[in-house]
Amino acid sequence: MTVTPPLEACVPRPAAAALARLAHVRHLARGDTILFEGLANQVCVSVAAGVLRASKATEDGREAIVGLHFAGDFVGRPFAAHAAFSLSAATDAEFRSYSRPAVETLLREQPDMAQELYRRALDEIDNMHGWMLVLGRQVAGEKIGSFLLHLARRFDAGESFDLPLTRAEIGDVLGLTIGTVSRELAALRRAGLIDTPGQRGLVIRDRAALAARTGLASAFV
Amino acid sequence: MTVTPPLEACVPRPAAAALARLAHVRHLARGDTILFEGLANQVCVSVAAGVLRASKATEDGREAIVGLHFAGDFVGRPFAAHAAFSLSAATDAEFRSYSRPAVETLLREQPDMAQELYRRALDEIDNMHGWMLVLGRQVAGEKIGSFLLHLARRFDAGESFDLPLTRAEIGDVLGLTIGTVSRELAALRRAGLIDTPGQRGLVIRDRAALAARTGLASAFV
DNA sequence: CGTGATATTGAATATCCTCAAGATTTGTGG
DNA sequence: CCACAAATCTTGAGGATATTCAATATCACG
Repeated sequence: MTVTPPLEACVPRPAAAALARLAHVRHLARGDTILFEGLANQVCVSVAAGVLRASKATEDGREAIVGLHFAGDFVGRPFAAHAAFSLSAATDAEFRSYSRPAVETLLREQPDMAQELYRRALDEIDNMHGWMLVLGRQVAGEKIGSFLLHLARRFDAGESFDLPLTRAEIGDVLGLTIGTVSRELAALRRAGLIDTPGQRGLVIRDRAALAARTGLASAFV
Repeated sequence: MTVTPPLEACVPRPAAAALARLAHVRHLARGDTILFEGLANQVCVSVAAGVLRASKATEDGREAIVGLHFAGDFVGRPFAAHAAFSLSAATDAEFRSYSRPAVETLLREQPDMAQELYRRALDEIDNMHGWMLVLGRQVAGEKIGSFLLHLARRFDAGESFDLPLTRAEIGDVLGLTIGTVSRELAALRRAGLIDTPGQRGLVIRDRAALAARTGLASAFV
């Protein structure tokens, strides 16, 4: 369950072929935006490499990252005229783009596709439930731990990987400020649970202790 | 968009008939539980009356309410062996129950059903995105305001309705403690924006001012 | 009318934020 | 390959917000 297989691998041959015909491969540099919250919802995408971030903002500029999407994830909202969230590249990324109306047609013609996307939507809901528990009921140190363990799981990269987000963005995910994120990472470093080589590097030195400190959300980790 | 039409009204005749054949009508008293987090996931349900609450808990007993479900909502996780959340009655409630395997069969046989449930799952994701912004980036007073406006919208009951949750449960929704919930409601009462007759009553006296104070999340309200 | 559950309120405290200064890292152009 | 500039990160001090704990009040129900 750590790495999502691409959508094409999860639907029968004809649906996969139809989907492949619609795809346009695109590349993004970190920071590039595909969808803007509130504006026209023109495309759905399938992540090929890198990490995409879905975010929402309040009128006065406070921002929350409401989803991170990794290789294999299908991201988008068929049947919606306007984008409910902004979608941009957290890291340099590559993805396949599908026009939204074409996806909608495909959904009607290929029932297997609708069912597969329904399953994935349910998985995403489960995942978000986990985030909500973290956001509402964990303290800063636990939030950071949950987040790091979640990343390790999604990357399936053993104990060492690059953080796809800046400290400020991690704060936007967890409902913290950049200062608190930095302080809590420093605390984990001092406790010998992690290392943070460079700005983006992250090494989990003691996963068990980190999980224990996280107070769980084991379903989420 | 305030009140969800029942699933049967949103799919073609044959699918609706097939669904109706599977339904078992059930009644719940406040507090009764249908699904237990981590245990067997045996049923999906359609809410007929009252409010259901979906919740998750940490090992040490902290609880988060991750969803509220009103009349017309379809709640459940086809294709999952274990329940990812507990589901119980926030108020006395009535619902139609469907065995999970039967729902899965129906999904395969009735593509329209899969598509309708997919749409609803997407709506729920949008809704949860809104909650995540509230949880992560709003302060207590704003959270309470967002919550009350959200309820008013879902109930479609004008300016006056009964709270389906206790103060403690509202805290579990918003990531607050019972004390803070009570204090913030008192502040809104003192400011003349709401009234709270009895323990469950709620009257919105000045919706515009309440919305302004909420700092928005207008998509969510 | 009494009892248990729920809600209110206060005082003290812990947590996290704000603001700010300084340090590090990354990336760019020479 | 180096130097410099911009971005990002770290850390501290003080303060705001929400929590904890506890006492009291109110409500719902039998």
